[in-house]
Amino acid sequence: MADYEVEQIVARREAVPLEVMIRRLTRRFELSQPAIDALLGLPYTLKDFAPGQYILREGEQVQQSSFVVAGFVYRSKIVGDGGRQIVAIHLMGDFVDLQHIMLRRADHNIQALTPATLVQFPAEQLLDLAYRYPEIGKALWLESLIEAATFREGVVNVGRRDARTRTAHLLCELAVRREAAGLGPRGSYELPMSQEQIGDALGLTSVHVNRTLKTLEAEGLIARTKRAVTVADWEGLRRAGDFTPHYLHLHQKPE
Amino acid sequence: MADYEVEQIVARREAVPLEVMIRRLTRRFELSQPAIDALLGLPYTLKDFAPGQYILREGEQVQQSSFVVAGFVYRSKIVGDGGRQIVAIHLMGDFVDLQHIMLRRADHNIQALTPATLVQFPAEQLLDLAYRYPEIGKALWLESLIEAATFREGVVNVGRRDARTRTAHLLCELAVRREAAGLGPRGSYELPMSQEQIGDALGLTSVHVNRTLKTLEAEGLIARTKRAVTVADWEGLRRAGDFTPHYLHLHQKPE
DNA sequence: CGAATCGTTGATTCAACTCAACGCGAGTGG
DNA sequence: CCACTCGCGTTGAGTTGAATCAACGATTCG
Repeated sequence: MADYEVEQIVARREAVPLEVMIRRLTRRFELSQPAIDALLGLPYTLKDFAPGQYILREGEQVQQSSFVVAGFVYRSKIVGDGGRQIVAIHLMGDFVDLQHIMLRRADHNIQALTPATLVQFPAEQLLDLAYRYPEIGKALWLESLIEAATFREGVVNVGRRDARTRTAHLLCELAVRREAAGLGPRGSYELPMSQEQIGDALGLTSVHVNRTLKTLEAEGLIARTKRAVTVADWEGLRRAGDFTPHYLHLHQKPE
Repeated sequence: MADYEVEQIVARREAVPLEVMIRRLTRRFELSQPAIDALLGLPYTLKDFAPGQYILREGEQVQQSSFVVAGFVYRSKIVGDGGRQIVAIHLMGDFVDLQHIMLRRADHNIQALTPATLVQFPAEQLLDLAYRYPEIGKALWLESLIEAATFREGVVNVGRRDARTRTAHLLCELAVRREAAGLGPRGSYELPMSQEQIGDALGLTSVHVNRTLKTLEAEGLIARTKRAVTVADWEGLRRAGDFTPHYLHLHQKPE
């Protein structure tokens, strides 16, 4: 199946949304037909969210796990002085709260960034499948582990890189993840975030994000049109962002 | 079993070190006797490490998973300009690289902070137990998920909190984790890190850590003697550090 | 005792923040 | 259809929190 066919499947909303999830899980593992059938047999609800709408709030009790079928989603925490830190940005194909397969209380907020469609499963039943089909369990656990690796890189990014490097790193990560998810080439993509939101993801102010993006543009590394990014010089951007994709474990094929 | 008895078990090196792991896993779940027996039957090696010694280097192939039986361990990544970011600090009772139960290549370094003793298992056999005994699988997966939650809080801490808040937060987290692990009360504990290492964990320089710790001390929130910390005013420190322990999910009892 | 490491302190610099103003495009309502 | 608002991006000027640079004291250890 061609890379971009996924988008078409999703475009047709009536197409089984669980296909997107199956595709994701089989990115790294073969799943047997019985396992796939079991996943397809999961009860689920499909929900649409408007930009900014809360999918989940910190402190809430949760009994379900969600998956992005369309749109962008982000996760954030609020600190004491009112500041916000975005801890993750999710594309189509990402699990957004796999942790709630076991954790019963949300420790952060999840919101739609753009209009977004999510599939939600009863956490208990998904967990159950993880144990009845070890291949499913492995695939889901692996998703958790790679997400954790991405958080580690996030700590490094905001902790030890300056604004320019940090920003370039984020652009690289999104480009590579998008490409790996089969959503299009890394050379040019939509980045539907305000500069304020980018700042909240990078631990910077919107003003400084603005200046930093303009610097990267002036250096010929990227081009910008509205909220889309064109990577003008991938190798240059990669170097500027101190980016190596090892932590995404894209080529992980356990066994 | 009393809280501090764990230390004694560990002190007697001949006592089965796997007991420490069993204790950790049963902190949240009951494990059946067959599951416990299976864990106790795992082949393992016990290794001592000197301060600073590498347990694992970024880029290495890994086939095993480790657990801290004694001492302190930290995990770090190095950035392009030579800076280091410590992404996690581990106490006795913590898994330090549970991710290698499935990820075959290390994406960061793991080093001993103090003299430390680790138990190492063949990853494959541990994974195998996770599927033969769903209770074990759940307990291990849950550890991964909570670790990820800790990384998220780490992103928030370095991304959106100032030096004083950040530092107080770290002190609170270590106090609470130590207490939860049954290693002693939160009021006073050893923090066997140089100010340089604290800085690398917080995204600060050692000079600024020094000034910040002195500020916290001058404010009457902590007292310091060598590398031990006494929390003089827990509620004050908690507030200074914008600390709430929800993200540690200490009272998580799924089902 | 000498070397090395770590903590402490002061002086200075700088990266990022704050505050403020203005332009622009997309809605929206009269 | 135009005036208005509102959110967002842009830019400048001034401030500040943390870094840098540098020196020195304390402690440990061979």
